[in-house]
Amino acid sequence: MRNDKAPTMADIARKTGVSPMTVSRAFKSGSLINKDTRDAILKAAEELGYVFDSTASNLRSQKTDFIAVTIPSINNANFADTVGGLSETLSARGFQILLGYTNYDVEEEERLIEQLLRRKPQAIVVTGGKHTPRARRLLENASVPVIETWDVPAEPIGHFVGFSNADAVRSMVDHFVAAGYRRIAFIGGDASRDTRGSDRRLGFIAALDSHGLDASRLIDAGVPPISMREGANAMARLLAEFPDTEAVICVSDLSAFGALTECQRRGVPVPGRIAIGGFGNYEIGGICVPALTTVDAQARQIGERTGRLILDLLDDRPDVPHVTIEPRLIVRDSSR
Amino acid sequence: MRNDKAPTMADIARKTGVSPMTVSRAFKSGSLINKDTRDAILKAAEELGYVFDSTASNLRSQKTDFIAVTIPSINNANFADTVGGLSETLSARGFQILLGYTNYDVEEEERLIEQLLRRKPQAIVVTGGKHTPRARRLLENASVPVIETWDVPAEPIGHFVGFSNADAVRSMVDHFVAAGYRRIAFIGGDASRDTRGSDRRLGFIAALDSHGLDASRLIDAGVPPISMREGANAMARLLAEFPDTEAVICVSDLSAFGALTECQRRGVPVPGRIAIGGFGNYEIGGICVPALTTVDAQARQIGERTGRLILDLLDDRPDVPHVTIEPRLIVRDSSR
DNA sequence: CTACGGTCTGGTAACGATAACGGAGCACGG
DNA sequence: CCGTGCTCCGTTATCGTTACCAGACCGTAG
Repeated sequence: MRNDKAPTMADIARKTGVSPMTVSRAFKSGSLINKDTRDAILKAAEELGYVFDSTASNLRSQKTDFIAVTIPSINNANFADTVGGLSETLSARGFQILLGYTNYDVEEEERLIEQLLRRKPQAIVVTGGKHTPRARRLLENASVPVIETWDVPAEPIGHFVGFSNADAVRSMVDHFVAAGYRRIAFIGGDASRDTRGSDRRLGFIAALDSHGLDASRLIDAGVPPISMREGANAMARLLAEFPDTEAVICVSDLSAFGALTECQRRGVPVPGRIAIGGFGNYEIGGICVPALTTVDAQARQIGERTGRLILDLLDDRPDVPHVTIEPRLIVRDSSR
Repeated sequence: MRNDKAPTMADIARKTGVSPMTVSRAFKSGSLINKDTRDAILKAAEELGYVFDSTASNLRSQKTDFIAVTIPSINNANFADTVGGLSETLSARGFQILLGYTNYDVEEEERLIEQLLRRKPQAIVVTGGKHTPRARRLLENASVPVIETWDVPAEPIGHFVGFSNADAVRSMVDHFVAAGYRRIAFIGGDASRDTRGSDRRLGFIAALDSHGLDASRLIDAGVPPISMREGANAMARLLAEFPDTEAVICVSDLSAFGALTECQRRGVPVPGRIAIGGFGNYEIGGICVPALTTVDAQARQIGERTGRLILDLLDDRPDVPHVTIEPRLIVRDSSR
């Protein structure tokens, strides 16, 4: 079947009649080595079934080509898009993403960060700007670049690539007010664990205040992850508690779609009787009937910009330490 | 700021007056060490800002606690669920998932597998049972467990945790036929890259054949990843090409929902005029109006069972080499 | 003929942790 | 007093690769 010992560079060296050092060079691109020698080495390696050992290489060269990334949940198309953009940008350069899920829990994030740092990544990307004191300390003392994303942290640890969730919601409130809506509610953002969600709710309240409007129509939607089902339940409560509501902004397109379906089940016309806005520009918001007004947070772009920032930093190119993304308001039929 | 050299176990040993070996023991749970000594060591480590170095540990102990996983795309709730189940099962035991995306491309999968194996994972999980010859060889020669998922491979490389996509679709066809539908179409599964999708289409054709029904109402939906938009486009083509169709089965709930929205835009009653079935039991299918009949492929369970299988294998517990998952037909309003 | 730059290859010594082994110290029983 | 078993800790030698430093060889210029 297979040998009990996996072949090493030394085995290839013996078989090819060169030194282990030369074998090493054959596997490293851009090293000074005769083409014939290299070909012979690679051929011998293939014959022996050799598999390069990153573990040893990492230790000796003190670089792992790992980029550590924490996201709240894998089950979220927005974060998935960010990771996708990041992954594509970085894997082209041979980096491997080390992904961890915090489950929207800062304690879990702390554990995760500690675990990830042990792997000696060459940069670490975290979602959000709120951390436990110890997690903060770990990140500050990490001798690699730290990038916070999806937020504009009050006190950035290192770099960040993000946007203001509060400002983004404000742009939608402005749209609703300009469209003539006055009695506006908000669904979600009640879970303190989802800090971006609660930033959106706070932004909603501040925006309504600045328009001189009543900001007390707040409907809870429970713990993250945000679900369509909870959006539907929340809409049911909204219609019961504040029957005269003209428009509702949801913490996410997912809850917005759930809310929309609740209206459909009850025969409540959207936007005729109540207008709906979401957040995140998920695919569903663009295709459901009516299509959802939303804010595109540019999830993929966040990932790409983060990836490029990391490459700049690791290549010692001049970099912009803080990247602010501009979310884009997308007005669709659900609010007109 | 920070020292230019990160502290090592030797530094802690010097500071605490013990040997490096004892420091090592302090960090390994279940080792024989005096409680006071351990506490002193951990305290000194915290003071020095020591971070355990997995790369060195991995090399010496020849185990990385990595589990390599390939999935077609991160942007798919089903695969995300599988990874979620896998991750939860394994991270409780200290394993780290090394995730890679094949982008539905076997060539890319081959590159990815090679790259992942260099990291010396302790097991490798791949999605699907179709691979390039070289990828197959790499997996066969890997000296760690190999688990194929989301499929019942014709020739399993090692273990598998999956189900027959063809059989799963057959159960839905049977439901439609029993409900009285005869002119049944299929949307998607035309892209050979999405092998599970094309298995479903083939299963659809075989099932219709066995019922003595015409299986030529096939609508393409383009390259993966499967999108709601393409589902809507496909439904438009279906209504144009085969206007007398009574029911349609889609390769995924996502295309099914897209198809449903197209019907809504055109005022085509569902299921009154045309019934719709999806696949995968995505959240959306349970909440949209009407809710979608679908097949639950038990994505999360696939991940959990794979995780438990890996733990059994690594702990030398007796294991069931091949786990067959039973997909569950869920009948909802879209087909009744 | 010597000097010199460029290409290619080899020897040696780490990188930082730990497996394996051994030994010290102590308690206990006969 | 010795033998036995247990807890706890130190010494040594790696794990497989590569950074660093030499050095051999070749062609060309002075």
